[in-house]
Amino acid sequence: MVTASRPLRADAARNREKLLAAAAQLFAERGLDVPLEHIARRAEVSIGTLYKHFPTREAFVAAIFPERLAALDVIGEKALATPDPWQAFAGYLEDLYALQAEDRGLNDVLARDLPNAPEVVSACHRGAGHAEILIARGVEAGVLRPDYSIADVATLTRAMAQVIRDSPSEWRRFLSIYVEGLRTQSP
Amino acid sequence: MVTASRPLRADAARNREKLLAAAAQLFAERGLDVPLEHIARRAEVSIGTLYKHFPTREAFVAAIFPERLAALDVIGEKALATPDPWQAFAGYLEDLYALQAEDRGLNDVLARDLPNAPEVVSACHRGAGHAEILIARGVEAGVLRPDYSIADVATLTRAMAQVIRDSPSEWRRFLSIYVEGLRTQSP
DNA sequence: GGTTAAGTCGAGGGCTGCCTCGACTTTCGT
DNA sequence: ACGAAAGTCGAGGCAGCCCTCGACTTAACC
Repeated sequence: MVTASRPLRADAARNREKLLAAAAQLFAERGLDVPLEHIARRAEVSIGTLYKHFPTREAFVAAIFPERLAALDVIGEKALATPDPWQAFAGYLEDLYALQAEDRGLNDVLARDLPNAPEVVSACHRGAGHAEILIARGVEAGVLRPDYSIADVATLTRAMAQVIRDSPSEWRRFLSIYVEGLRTQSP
Repeated sequence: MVTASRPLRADAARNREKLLAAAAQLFAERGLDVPLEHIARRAEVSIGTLYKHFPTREAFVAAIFPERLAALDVIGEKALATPDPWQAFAGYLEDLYALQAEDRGLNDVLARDLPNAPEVVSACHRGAGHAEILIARGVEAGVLRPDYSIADVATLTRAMAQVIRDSPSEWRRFLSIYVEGLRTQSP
């Protein structure tokens, strides 16, 4: 049962795009909690119009982040294609947090449990799937501590989100210290 | 020039104590950002009276936390008295975060830069002094990575604050993974 | 017990952010 | 070029939190 909504009127389509652009920009700059009024202002659209197009903050998230989360798949594929299991896992983490560091909104999405939009959830699940394989490969190769699990990555992700917020220039160093601790043997 | 304020009236002293107790409790339960109105309510005192005794949130922090921060000195002394440099440093971190995990307010105080009260600041400085000695000893003994510094502890503290907030049952595990990574040689 | 400084109270004003709704304006098919 | 449907607008109500101030109450000292 597809609810075939008729096409948007020209001005409506224009406003929708302006809102999306403004939201994407502000989420990236200031995080998910930016006031909706600021988004409306930057889009040069009234608050009423904003609510017409996106009745909730979640609606913005659902419209903006699935595309951005595709990057997760890319770095997942890249890691899976890396032959050395240690390099694959460590590189995955590095790429993941580099992504988070570039976009405060994405940082928030991945760190909190909030995002309910099904497309966001499924993208996260795919990411977790990649991570699980990488962990399994690392453990099997004896290069990762055997009790390491996806839950540890989740915890790390929240910790990294905080480090990225507080001191954007320090996260690589922090990660490298953490990561060294995962190795059961030296290179 | 000591501004010898005359003693408080009996009812005022009583209210002051009720406010302190309420604030201590709510800070510990809900963190530093608890609404001042809630503190007044729990103390069974009007909001006006609250402001009379503690004109700012900082005033509460200054009244409550110096005592609590004394615990920092205790664990610092304990660590300095530990002969094995590795054990001393690792134990210090463990004790420090155990403290944070017990008190959301303390967790906030140590993680944010906020607290301006001189007594709070100096307690933090003393703590940092202890940590610096412990790091130096660890590095000298070749048991800590030689580039480790107090700034890394600061970053770790913010990260741990987040982990403690999100998943109070996971912080020990997270810390142990991080900590293992500091060792330059196996036990 | 009367005086008075000290203390208490809470309504209310300010601010920020969320969200709604009815009056107005624009598009678009005919 | 007209009318209906679609869209836009923004004032304003609501809520949470901050903080103040003037009217009232009370402890403390004589």
